[in-house]
Amino acid sequence: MGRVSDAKKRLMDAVSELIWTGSYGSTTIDQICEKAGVKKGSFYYFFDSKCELAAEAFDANWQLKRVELDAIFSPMVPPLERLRKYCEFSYRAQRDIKAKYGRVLGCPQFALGAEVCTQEDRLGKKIQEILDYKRKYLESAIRDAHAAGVIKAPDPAAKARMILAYYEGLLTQARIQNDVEVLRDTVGGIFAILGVKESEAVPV
Amino acid sequence: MGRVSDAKKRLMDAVSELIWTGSYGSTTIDQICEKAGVKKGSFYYFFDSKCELAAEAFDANWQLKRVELDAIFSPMVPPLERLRKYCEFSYRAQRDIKAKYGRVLGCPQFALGAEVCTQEDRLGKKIQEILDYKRKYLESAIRDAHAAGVIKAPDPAAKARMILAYYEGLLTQARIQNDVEVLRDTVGGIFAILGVKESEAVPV
DNA sequence: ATAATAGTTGACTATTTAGTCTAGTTTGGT
DNA sequence: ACCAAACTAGACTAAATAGTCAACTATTAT
Repeated sequence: MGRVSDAKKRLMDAVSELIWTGSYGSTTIDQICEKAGVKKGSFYYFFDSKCELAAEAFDANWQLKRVELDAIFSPMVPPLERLRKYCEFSYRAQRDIKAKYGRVLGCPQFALGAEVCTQEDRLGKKIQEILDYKRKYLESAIRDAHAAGVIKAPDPAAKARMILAYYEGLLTQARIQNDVEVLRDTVGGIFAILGVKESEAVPV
Repeated sequence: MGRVSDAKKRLMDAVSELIWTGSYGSTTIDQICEKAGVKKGSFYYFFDSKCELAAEAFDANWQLKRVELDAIFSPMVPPLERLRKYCEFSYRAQRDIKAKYGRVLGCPQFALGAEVCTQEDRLGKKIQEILDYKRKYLESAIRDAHAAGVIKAPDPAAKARMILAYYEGLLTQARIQNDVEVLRDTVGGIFAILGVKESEAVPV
């Protein structure tokens, strides 16, 4: 009942892109509204603040991302192959982003998290939650690889934390240097951390 | 000739702390001035913009940091020991920071770099430069370790890039989670990347 | 058809912010 | 002593920004 609109979604899309291509602190509500083609009044009809909008937007993006990750980290795929596919996927994604925006943008969650964690508790918690889910994908792949005997990883959670740090660090470096080639051999580092022997690291 | 003052230094100190404990985008010139106990007129006497001030401040901080790193990465110290000392140093530093500010703050350069690289070219370049110097410390330690035969690393630059990504990623994670324990076994990950055998990883 | 609901609009206020300008004050060199 | 250079004070402007509000419009369930 009543009027319908996709303004809410347009606002979420706008804020996501503005934060990713720029930063949280530098995106203003006016900017968001203009990009979304939505007036200020409507903004405040849907959201109380930039912080709340960002939290909802990042949550929605994560729900979409999960679908992709579910496919990549499918238990049907051999565990080390999942990791390789994930790196491949990231590399392609960043390459496409650079083609579109002229910049490598890295991981939206990690960049936002680092920026706002000391100031916006609500957003910080949301980001922590998302990063923790990401870690779980890695963890299950590592656990499966250990069970399959292709690596030795008695503490998969610890290895997953290491790999997430490495992976996110690399994406951030790629963003800072605006160079997608930084990500060229992401999987090499991951396999090194996992102690995968050259012989197990089967070629594509 | 003329009057002397430490206002310039006070401004640089203030901006460093505000960016580190918060973010670049959220620190205003008024805030910087107030923290430094300097009036706006004086701010603009010394600097043209927040960006210029930040660039000078981060440069100055780096000059100080270099002295510490020169000690830690002294060629007099066995190469793997250098890496261990570096991790130990970071852990302690972050622990002290948390005691002081109630927050783990991670690496100032990496956080700032990720935030501003798409918007402030001058600052972005400066940060890239500093991160590259950091990489060189790692690289020389890795090269020395390879030469000493304790690890196999025919491409020390590549390994150094990996380790820097891991190290900075871990610090950023510690910042986001506000948990210094994330850094507890930093060196373990580094040694894993380098393929150091347990037997070579001599206990302290 | 219409009333209730969902969403829109734009003008409005109050603050914050960056940046300027001028008249001053302190200090070192001669 | 005193000049010039180095620095300070603070009032000022203009613009950007967050947030409010009341009147308006479109949709849909009945």
